[in-house]
Amino acid sequence: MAATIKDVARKAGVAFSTVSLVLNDRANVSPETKERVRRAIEELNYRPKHSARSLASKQTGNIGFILTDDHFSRAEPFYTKIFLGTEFESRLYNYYILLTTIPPSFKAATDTPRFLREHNVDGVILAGHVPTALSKLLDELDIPHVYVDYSHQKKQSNVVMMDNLNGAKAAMKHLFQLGHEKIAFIGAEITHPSISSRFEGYKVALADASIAYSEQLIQIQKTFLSVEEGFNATEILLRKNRNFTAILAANDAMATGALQCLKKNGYKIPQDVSIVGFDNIDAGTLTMPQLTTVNIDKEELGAIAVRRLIEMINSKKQFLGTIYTPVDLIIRESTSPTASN
Amino acid sequence: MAATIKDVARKAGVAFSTVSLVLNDRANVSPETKERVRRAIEELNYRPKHSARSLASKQTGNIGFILTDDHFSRAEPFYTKIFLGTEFESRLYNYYILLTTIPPSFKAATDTPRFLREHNVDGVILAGHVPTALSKLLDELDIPHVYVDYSHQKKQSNVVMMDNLNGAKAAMKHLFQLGHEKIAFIGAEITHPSISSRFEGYKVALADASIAYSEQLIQIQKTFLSVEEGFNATEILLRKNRNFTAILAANDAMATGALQCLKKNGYKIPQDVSIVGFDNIDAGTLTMPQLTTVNIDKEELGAIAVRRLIEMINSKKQFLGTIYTPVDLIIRESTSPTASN
DNA sequence: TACGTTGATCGAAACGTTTCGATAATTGTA
DNA sequence: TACAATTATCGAAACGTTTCGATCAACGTA
Repeated sequence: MAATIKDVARKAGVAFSTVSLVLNDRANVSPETKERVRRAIEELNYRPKHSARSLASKQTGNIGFILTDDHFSRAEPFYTKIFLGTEFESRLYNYYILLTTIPPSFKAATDTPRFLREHNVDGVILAGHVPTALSKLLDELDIPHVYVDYSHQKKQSNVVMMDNLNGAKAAMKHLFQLGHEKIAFIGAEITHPSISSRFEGYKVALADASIAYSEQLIQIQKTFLSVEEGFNATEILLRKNRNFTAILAANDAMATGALQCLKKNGYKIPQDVSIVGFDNIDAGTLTMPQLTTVNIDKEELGAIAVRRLIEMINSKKQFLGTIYTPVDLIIRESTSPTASN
Repeated sequence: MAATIKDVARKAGVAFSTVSLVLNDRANVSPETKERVRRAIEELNYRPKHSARSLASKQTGNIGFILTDDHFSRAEPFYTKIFLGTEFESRLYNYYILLTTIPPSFKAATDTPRFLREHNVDGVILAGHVPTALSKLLDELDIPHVYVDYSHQKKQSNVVMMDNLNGAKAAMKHLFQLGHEKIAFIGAEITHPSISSRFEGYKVALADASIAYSEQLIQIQKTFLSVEEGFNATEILLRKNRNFTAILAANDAMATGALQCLKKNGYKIPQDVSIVGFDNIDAGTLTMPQLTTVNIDKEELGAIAVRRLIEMINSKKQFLGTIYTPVDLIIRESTSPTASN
């Protein structure tokens, strides 16, 4: 059997509560006893047991990570990276991450994650779209939580976002510099705050460059930000209007779909049409040509969320506001100057 | 404050140990008290606290998932899927998964995962390459563990594998049927049991078809199973010998690299050269043409590992042997009949 | 009728920590 | 020199469960 705190105490010749003081690096322990206890711990290879610690300290040492099902199946690589970011960061602070998914049709009665029911997390990170019922539940439970890449409007909360607006503007600026003016936008899930900001960036960039906005160049799908919908959106676009020389896609998946669609229709990329994606998912280097895209440091988003959450847990503060992380344009092969340039 | 078992007992008018009996569905509780307790639980919205339960029952309710760092950065989508498989399956059995990565140069003194130090898991799942030092540590700690997609030779253990041999043979048979005989093999990390089995399958298939094996058609890299190395291997292959009409790649990443290399060299795929990958990663549908590949049900591998592990935890059995899950060929666009067919 | 069995419930101990009030020893202050 | 304040250590209670032996009532059996 593994050694307990009492074994250590016996070996060091102190009360076991003193060992606890040493363990937690509390004040008012003499250097000598500290050393003696340290040695006993070393010799017995003692490690405090997590569950006992949790019970006594009323802290679980766990952080919950919640994602809707469909995010995993659809946009997996993006949120997976965010998850991994939380995982690595939380290790530095001695927290475990407990992952779970929920259905988009979340109902508190049936879908409440087990770690919430069992009081097994000190705080929660929510990535991507969050059902309103879940937000409400978390508010009621009075448990610290931070959103990543999502937010409920008109509600005070803690949010980690990337700078979608400037990302889209940077992408547009790049296209302008290459001589493009007829630039199409394809998207979906336009109610998602990140996507609507990207679309906003597209429009602002046009306005800044004094180029007229045209509905003819916009195709926003009712469904998902998938490769397939990127393909579909581009097909519709081609039917409406063959006059564009570049496409800004709401994410890399749609950009990939656009690429496939244009190639099937005999276009050469980037010679005939330039394409810019968003997210910089790994698969963007597998397409031919490789995608020019707006890079998001997904791991960093997760890391920031963890630091945020731990700050909230420790300070008991409720609302720390919204953080924006910067993004940057990665120029690869899917963009080039217009023919006239 | 949340209700405790004592609150429930008071409300139901029973001893709190009786509530525990009901909670754990033990024998010898009358239907009436059972009902009374159930109602009290319902009314108070009581849920047993995980940490208290762990402490008393000496079971943590957690399963550790260990992966080497480089697996996450390199072959991410593959092992990530396995991880997700364990996550979903473990939920059914009321276990939490605790994920951690370790360096390939694992040293017990410095790199032992925290959940092992803190006695915070009932068992461990190891995916992909496992450092020998870690295997030894787990044996010493006497903690149930199962390997997924890896195994240490000549050691009794618990392993979940896919049927690599037959996967490779199925891929070869497909190529034979299309008329291919000059089939190249590219690979890397040949010491990994899965990869060596795939290579073995390649050779067995040739022998079964009475086609001579030629070193000229083999290129095995010293490094990693990456897109880049697939590219490199194919370049070397082209220098050695331009006589092949098909390539079997050790995994999809290398197949993608081969595809990129051949296209850069002016080959048309699949008209000039057919390519078959292995793993069926999502990105295989993003290439043009889409990859023909051997499908592995990665989530299922994870799920099997969880069931295995829980069986071991409950039965105290040490060695349950090796399970092989079937694989199947997915024919997409990267393979076609030879010119002569 | 007496007694062993069985079934239902209870009470107490145990799990391994943290935390807090008490106590003893030491130091500082007037 | 006496007393207050501070520092170091201790002991006990608390955290919220599970588990096990004890108790008691009801029942069947001889």
